[in-house]
This record gives sequence, C-alpha cells and structure tokens, in this order.
Amino acid sequence: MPRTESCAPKSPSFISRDGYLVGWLRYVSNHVSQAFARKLEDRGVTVAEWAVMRELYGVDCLAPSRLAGQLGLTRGAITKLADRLVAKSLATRTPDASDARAQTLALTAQGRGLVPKLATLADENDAKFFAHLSAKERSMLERVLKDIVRIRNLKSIPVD
Amino acid sequence: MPRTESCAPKSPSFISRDGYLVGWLRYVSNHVSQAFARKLEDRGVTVAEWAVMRELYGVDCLAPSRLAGQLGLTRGAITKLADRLVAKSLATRTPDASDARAQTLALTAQGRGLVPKLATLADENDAKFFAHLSAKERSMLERVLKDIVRIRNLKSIPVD
DNA sequence: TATTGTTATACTCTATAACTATA
DNA sequence: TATAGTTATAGAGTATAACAATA
Repeated sequence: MPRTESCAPKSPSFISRDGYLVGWLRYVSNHVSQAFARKLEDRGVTVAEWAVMRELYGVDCLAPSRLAGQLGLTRGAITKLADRLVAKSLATRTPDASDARAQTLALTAQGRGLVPKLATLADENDAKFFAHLSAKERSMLERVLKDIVRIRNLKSIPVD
Repeated sequence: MPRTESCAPKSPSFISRDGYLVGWLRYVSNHVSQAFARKLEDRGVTVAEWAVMRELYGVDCLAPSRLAGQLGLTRGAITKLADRLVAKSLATRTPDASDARAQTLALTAQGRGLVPKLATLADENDAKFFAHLSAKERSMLERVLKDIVRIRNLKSIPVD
C-alpha cells in the first residue's frame, strides 16, 4: 500500500519548470555515462580514460597539455588519467627530444587494439539512449553540443 | 616558442569521430555544471543540492524515495543531499504520520526564499551557454533531453 | 517478506595550488 | 619569468550493499 499522499503540488510556481537546461543535461549525461561505464567495466577502462584513448587514437602521439585543451580538463587531471593508462599498459609516455620539459603520450599496440572494441560499446550505448531520435534530431543534438564545445574552447582556453 | 610538432594525425581512422554522443554530452554537461557551481558557491549551495531544492519548490513536501525517482538517484544519495540541506537550514525532515518508516522533505522559509535567487543564476548560466542557439534549436534540445529522461524513467525505475 | 530510510564504504572525476625542472 | 608536467589535497557526486525499523 503506497503512502498517504499528503504533499500537494504548489501553485503558482514562481520559477519556470522549463528553461532549466543544466538540470536536464546533467540528468541525461550522468545516466548515459553511468550506463557506458558499466559497459566499459569489463574491459577495465573508465569513461574518462576512454575519452583520452579516443583522442590519442586519431594521432601518433599527443602532448598532455594539448590533450588537456582538447578535453577541457586541467593538466593535473590529464596526469592522473595518463598514469592509469600507462599502468594498464594502454599508453606510453615519451620524453620530447627537443624540450626536456615536454613529453608525448601515445597508445600502445594493446591500447590501439582496444579502441575499436570500446568504440563498439560506445555505439551500442549511444543507440540505447538516442536511437529513438529522428536523424534530424540526432544530428541537431550533435551539432548543438559540438558548437557549445567549440564556443567554450574559444572563450575559456584551459582555466588553470 | 611552441614545441616541435612531431605528432602527426593518423589516417585513416577506424572509428568515427562522430556518432559519439556520450563524449560531447559529458563535455558540455561538465562545463555547464562547473560554471553553474561557481555561481552557486556564493550562496553556499551545490548543483546537486539545487536540483533537490528545485524539486521541493513545486510541492509542499516530498518523500525522499519519490525524490530519488524524480532525480534518477539512489535513496542513499538523497539521504546525503537532504542531510546537507537540513544542516544548512534550507530543508526539514518530518516523520510521516501514517507510516513510521516514511518521512517527508520540505523547504524551510529560508530555503523557499532562496530558490528564486538561485533560479536567476540558473537562467544566467543557461543563457551563457545556450543563448547563441535559435529558439527552435533550444526548444528541440530541451525536448530531446526531456524525452530521454522520460524514456529512461519508464525503463529503469530507480536501479537500487 | 517487502519497503523506507540510513549508514558505511569506496571510487571516479575534477579542481586548485604549490612545486620541480627546464626554457 | 614563463612553460610543461607532477604532486598533494580536497570535495562533489554517485553507487553498492548491508542494516534497522516498520508494514
């Protein structure tokens, strides 16, 4: 038997129920990421690690500070993620020949081999949450998100 | 002087750069929430706390377990958030008269008074990130996000 | 037995800020 | 001085799972 329903809705509400995108965004992002995290678990990789691997996959190697810029994270955060990937033998750190301060991150063969498998999981996860969208909606969602990232990147180069 | 650009882009890439919504979503959500968190800081409230306050604002009171369902969180998570709101005198816990196991959460007068101010901050934050969207894009984004929440809610009633 | 809420525990994610070693 | 990366610290945000009280 459900509880006595003693809590009445209040009206009028002085704040709009709509126009609160942060909330919806957070809800969706959290849940989509959580579901994805479960899928990645079997492979021993976290969502943040996957994001790094994905960036590294498209290039031979990448400087941590550039990675930070691309992912919108601090250098400290990248250090930690890189630590973990290296510990798992999925990535390597190589000192830069021309600048002793700098270094370069790259996927190992193992890491490289893993990416397509993880990408499949990502696709499955995307499908699970976004399959019901029309092609038009889907592409608009994607474009809108990318635009925001782009605009953000222009405005706030890594905070740090 | 920037570093030697020794990391060439790899081609062809075997995973698509597109079709990876989790990533874009996470990026945007993290950054929008982070910016919002900074705004809320002055008021001594976190983003998750704000989400709870917002739910409570529309009703007289609400059972924690229902709140968990609405926000897509576990009961344990709600307990912690409620603890904090109560500690800040923004909300109260009241035992349910008809069921000694149950209780009810409600905003205090102070909490209630704070909500519109926080809502203004939320609106400002929304504007900062989404103002460049056309009305059509904006409403589609909102609808798409809400739809996903709705569908999720139907499918996976609180995991727990 | 099932349900409500709490507690204990554990992690991920991320930031800030100070620090080291170069440049 | 400025830059690249690391480290130490901290806190938010969640989950899982076991538990207590009540139904």
